[in-house]
Amino acid sequence: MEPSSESGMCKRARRLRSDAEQNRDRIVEAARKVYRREGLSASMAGIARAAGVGIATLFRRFPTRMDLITAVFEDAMQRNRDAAVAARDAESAWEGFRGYVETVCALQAANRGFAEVLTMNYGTAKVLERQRQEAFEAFTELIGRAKREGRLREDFSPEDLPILLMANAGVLGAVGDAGAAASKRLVGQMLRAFSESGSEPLPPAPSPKELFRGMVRQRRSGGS
Amino acid sequence: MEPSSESGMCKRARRLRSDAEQNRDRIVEAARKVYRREGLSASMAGIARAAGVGIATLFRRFPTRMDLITAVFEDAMQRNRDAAVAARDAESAWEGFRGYVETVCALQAANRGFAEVLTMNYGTAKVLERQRQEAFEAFTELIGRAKREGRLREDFSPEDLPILLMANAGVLGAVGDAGAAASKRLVGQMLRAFSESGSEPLPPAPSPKELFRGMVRQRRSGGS
DNA sequence: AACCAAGTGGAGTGACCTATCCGCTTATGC
DNA sequence: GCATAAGCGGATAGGTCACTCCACTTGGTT
Repeated sequence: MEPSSESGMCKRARRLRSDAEQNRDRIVEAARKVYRREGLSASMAGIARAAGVGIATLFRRFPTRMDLITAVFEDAMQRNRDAAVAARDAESAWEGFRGYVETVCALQAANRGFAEVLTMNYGTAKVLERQRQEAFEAFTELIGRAKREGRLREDFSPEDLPILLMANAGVLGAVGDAGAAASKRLVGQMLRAFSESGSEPLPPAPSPKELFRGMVRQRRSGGS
Repeated sequence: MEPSSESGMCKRARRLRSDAEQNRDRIVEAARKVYRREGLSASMAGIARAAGVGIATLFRRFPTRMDLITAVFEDAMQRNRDAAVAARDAESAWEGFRGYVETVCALQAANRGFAEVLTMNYGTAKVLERQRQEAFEAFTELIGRAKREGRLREDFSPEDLPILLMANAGVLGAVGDAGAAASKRLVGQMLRAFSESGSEPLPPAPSPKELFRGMVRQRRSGGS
């Protein structure tokens, strides 16, 4: 709306004061840690505390939760996009496919926030939306190659990837410690289903004990 | 602790007054509806309101959330157990297996609360724990039969079922309207992975539009 | 009909959350 | 060095939640 507010730098309306810039970074860094552990529903107050700043500072810099999420996960989403592009250009399409799927699911396992970001709808966050779109397009091209290679089943659909990501996030969210093992197992099974030969090796199943004992206790209220 | 409080009836300490009994039933019925739609994190106050009783009445009858969950889902869990036993005794082990997996996943799709109940750890709710245990044991026997039949892959593990249930719950939780279609697709892929021949038919993938548009907006706070 | 324990609803408590207001502090340009 | 706008953080408003307390009501029994 306003025509060229000051100098050429139009990305940020005005340069931040140096201490403010530092606080911003501290907030993003703290949020990164908290989101990784607790997921996107982590409280704003908790993030501010972890960053060592007041609540107001957080809200001044990131008026909506989505602004913070965008700032935190922009680079992870970029790496995801780059991984998809690299897979698309890999020598063996199937190896690229398998590697990409395993990688992104492992990233989900390592970062609860990222697992949720990958499976949510970013209403207004155009940056994340574009990154996902680009990754998705690269992945779709990869699918074509892998099918022509004869290694990926013909009826595989691009939508099977987001479905797998949502499924994987579900497993990771439902089971705590044994999450990584269960996730690997799920991904292994899915890759088998995707592969034309169906002869993919399968990671070991987690033991019943770690699986059941790892399940999150209750959704709410720890019951006397 | 107390030796034989009064009469032989030791299941309920004392018979409820008739109006109290009626209120109890209304609460359970209301909770059934609310849990189905909103999942287990539905608020207690909302359930009381839906039942047309005061909050105190709800808490007097069901001191912890788990007590209410148990009362609501005991019969669904029993039906689940019965389905597993029936599948175990089915003529074709593979058909029993496939049918049971599809059935329980469809039940999850139809009932958000049940989807969560199937993937959680019931700390003190011994009834639910026993029902799950019995279902799990029947299912484990079924697995043996299906493997001997040569239709189920040798490396299938009983733990793959809970993993699938958690995955399915994740898909259903992440996507709203298109949940059923995405869930069916997931189950189809998994059954392919489980089957020795790998020639299971695959339900159609949901369209990208309904899949992405169906994704839940945000975890919290609807962004300005 | 009268008694009363069992039952009831709603106000109240305290915890936690997002989000804003406002008086004080400080980095920066001159 | 000084003026001042930018930035700061704590207090606070206003929401939701689980859960309790208590004065009143009512079903069942005699």
